[in-house]
Parts: sequence; structure tokens; C-alpha cells
Amino acid sequence: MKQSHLFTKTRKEAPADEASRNAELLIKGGFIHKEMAGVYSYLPLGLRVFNKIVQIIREEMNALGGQEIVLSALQEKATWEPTNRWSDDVVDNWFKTKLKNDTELGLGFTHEEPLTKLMSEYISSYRDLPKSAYQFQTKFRNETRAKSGIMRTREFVMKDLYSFSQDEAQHMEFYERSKEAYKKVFKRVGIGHLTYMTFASGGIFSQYSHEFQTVTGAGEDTIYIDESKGIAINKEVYTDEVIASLGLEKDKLVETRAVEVGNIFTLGTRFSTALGLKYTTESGEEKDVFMGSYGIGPGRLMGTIVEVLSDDKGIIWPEAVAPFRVHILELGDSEEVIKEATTLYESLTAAGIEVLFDDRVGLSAGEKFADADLLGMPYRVVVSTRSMKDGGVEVKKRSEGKGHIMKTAEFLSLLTDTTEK
RNA sequence: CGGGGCGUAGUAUAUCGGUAGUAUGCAUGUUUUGGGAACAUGAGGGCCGAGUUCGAUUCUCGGCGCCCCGACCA
Repeated sequence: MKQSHLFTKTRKEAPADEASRNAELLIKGGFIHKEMAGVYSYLPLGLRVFNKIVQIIREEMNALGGQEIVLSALQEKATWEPTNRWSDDVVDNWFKTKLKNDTELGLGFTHEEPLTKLMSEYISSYRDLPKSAYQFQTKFRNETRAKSGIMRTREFVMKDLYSFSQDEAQHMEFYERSKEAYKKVFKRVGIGHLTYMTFASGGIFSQYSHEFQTVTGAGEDTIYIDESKGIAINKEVYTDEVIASLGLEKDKLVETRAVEVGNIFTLGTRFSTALGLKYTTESGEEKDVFMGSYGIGPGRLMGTIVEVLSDDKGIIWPEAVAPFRVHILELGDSEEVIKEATTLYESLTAAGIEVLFDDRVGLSAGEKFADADLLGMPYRVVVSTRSMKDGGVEVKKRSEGKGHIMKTAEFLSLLTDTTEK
């Protein structure tokens, strides 16, 4: 994409009403736009990142056997009453509305109820299990306090997967595989090294749930990490008893702040019992389906990546989620430079490489460099009279301090090799 | 929800009970082009409402909105 075509612009100063690093950098770069407290829109560059994160999650959920669906945001009262989650006294963050005829509706804050109800139309035999379904869907939560930029918002897309199994044993098999899928997701988006599977409170059907917590001061949670084992305990269940039961030693645990980027949860039969999701066993017995839920918020994940992977100049996107892989900067307006840069842009694009081409005229070199640092594409390629005199283009990785001159063909093969790897 | 802070050009910030200033961004022109260029010219502003006052952006009250800490986060 030619940068002259992009309708967003960078800005030098972050809005005064944003204190979090993720919001500052994402707004300065034109990735997102704030509509109101806790509600953000995604702009072209931000949406590209968002979609890449979504696609990585989608691939891993598909590999797990999940089937993608999209459930409705509008929810009716009758679906939620059987589980006692319609009342505002029980669930205080519903956004509710009404039909013209005064029928009450809610905007879904999660989707256990509608999916459980829906599944009862399709699941009736042990032969139908296990199954799992997931979606990327907008949730609405009337948080008393939105905060930290896109980390805690009132409207956000969530990947929520729900698993349906015959019994706890079958459920646990899926649950264990989901842990691995989640680890892959966080590794692929570039924050695996900072993300710990964390024991958290479990509910009625299991002692623990598992959260995936990424270490950052911007996080809302306090966790205790065992670095050697690569796991952590959430403060909410941090007791001597729990530490011992997990085979950990208290003096090896390090307290830190972290953000919950994902969680997996054993639901048991709470929802299936209430909503009548049953199946018939091989011996003809009727049993409640055993469920689990598995969530990741792609937007929060994007915010977390920015919190964790940025420096004083801007964002350092991991290749897997960067809006573009290469950022070509055309410096100066000599005909040779423009021709060389345009040719490079076209040949990289033809090779299937995503390129942002800073073809804007009349800007100083410093301004283009500053924008490139802020926007954070993995590779910055400068085409200028100087680079041409030196016999090529200057290639610099965003994550490294110095660039070096390469022939364009050399650069192209570098990118292609990495792709094939 | 408890506590604290704050609303001034697109953005960021000053000042002041009496003509609202600066930077940046924007427009036009000339020059400039390897780390947010220079000069000139121009457009652009007091969240809403009530009160006090000769006069309110400033003071008072109410509303709306935003941020931070805590609580909450199924």
C-alpha cells in the first residue's frame, strides 16, 4: 500500500486523555480511534494487525477441531433465565435494550447460554460428542471502569470457544490440548516468552481454571511465577496449600504484574443441566453434556503486544502480526530514487510480500524515519540517492539499531527465504 | 461504586474577571531533503446550562464528558 493513499496520519503528540502506552502509541500511529471511554474503532493499519491476530487464533482453534460460527449479539431473556444470569442483581454489567413492543433484550457479554441452547438441537447421542465451536464476536460489558486503552473496554471482540464432551475424562483430553493450542497462539504472536500459564480459581467443577498471563506493568493482575517450570499462580488462589499442591516452592516464586490474555475454564454441567443439553449414552442412559469455555480477546492481545514490544520511538511489531512486513522509505524527490523505489515496491508486492511504501513527497527524511519507527514494520528499506550511490537499498530491522546496504535482489531473497522457513 | 484529578483551535499547552497566546498540524508560495527543515502569508478555539457581575473562558451551582487509584471483572 502506498502511504500517500492511507487516510490516517501519524501525530507527534498523544492525546492528553490517554495514559496507557498501548493507546498512546496506537493512536499516534493511527491504528485505532477512540469513540468514547472504553470504546475504540480500528483503522486500516490497526485492522490489519487485528486480522492477523484473529487468523493465527483461528488456525489454532481449527487445528484443535473447533468449528467457527458467529452467534448473535442480541439476546433474549428466556435464554438466560434458566441459569439465573439475566437479572441485573446477578450480572451487573449487562447492556440491555428493548424491542418496539417493550420486550427486553440484552447485548451478549458472553455466550454459554445461547450456544448451549443451540447445541441441544444437534447433540443427542454419545456419538455426537465431543464437539467444539468458536467465534470471533463482539461482546458488550458495561464495565464500571474502562481502563488501560484497548486492554479493558466495554465493547470488544472475543474469541470464545466452547467444548462439549461426554464426561470429565473426555473433557480433560480436550482441555489439555487447548492449553497447547493457547501456548502456540501466544508464541506465534510474539509474546510467548513473556506469557505464563497461570493457575486461577476454578469454580464448582474444577479446582482451577487456567489463565495465560503476559508479564507487563500494565497488567491488572498479580501473579507469582516459577521461572524454571514456566508456570504461575494468580494472587486470587495464592495460598500455602495451593503452592504445595502444585509442587512449587514459595521462595522460588516471583511476584509480578501481568495481563490476562487468555483463559480456559472447565464449566462442567452447569449450563447443560440448566438448559437441557443432554445426550444418550451407549447403554441408553441420559446424561448432561460436560462443557468447557476458552477465551482470548484479540484486541487486548494487540494492546499487550504494544505494551511489551515497543521502545521510546514506537512499536516493534513481530513479523507475524505487523500490518506490513516491509516499509519502503523513498527519500528525496529525484527521478532515479522514485523510479528505484517504485520498482522495488512493485517487485516485492508481486512476490506476495506486504509492503507499505512511503511515497509521500515533500517530507523531510527525519519525518519519514520517525513515522517508520512509530509504525514499527519489521523491515525498513530506504531508497535514496545515497543508498543508490552505495549500490542498493539500506535495510534495517525495526528491532535492530543499524541497517546495511543490500542489492534489491539480495533483499528479496532474504525475505523469501524467511517465508519458506 | 468509593477516592483523586481534569475539560481552552485538529492535537498539545499558556495566560487572564475586560481584544485568548504559543507550538504543532492544516492551506498557499519560495527554498530545502539521511533523523520530526526555513521563511512569508492565511484559516482555526473557551464542553453544555443556570447564577453572580457593568462584563465570565476565568468565580458559584447543576449537567455532560475524560483520566488515574481502589473495589468489581461471572
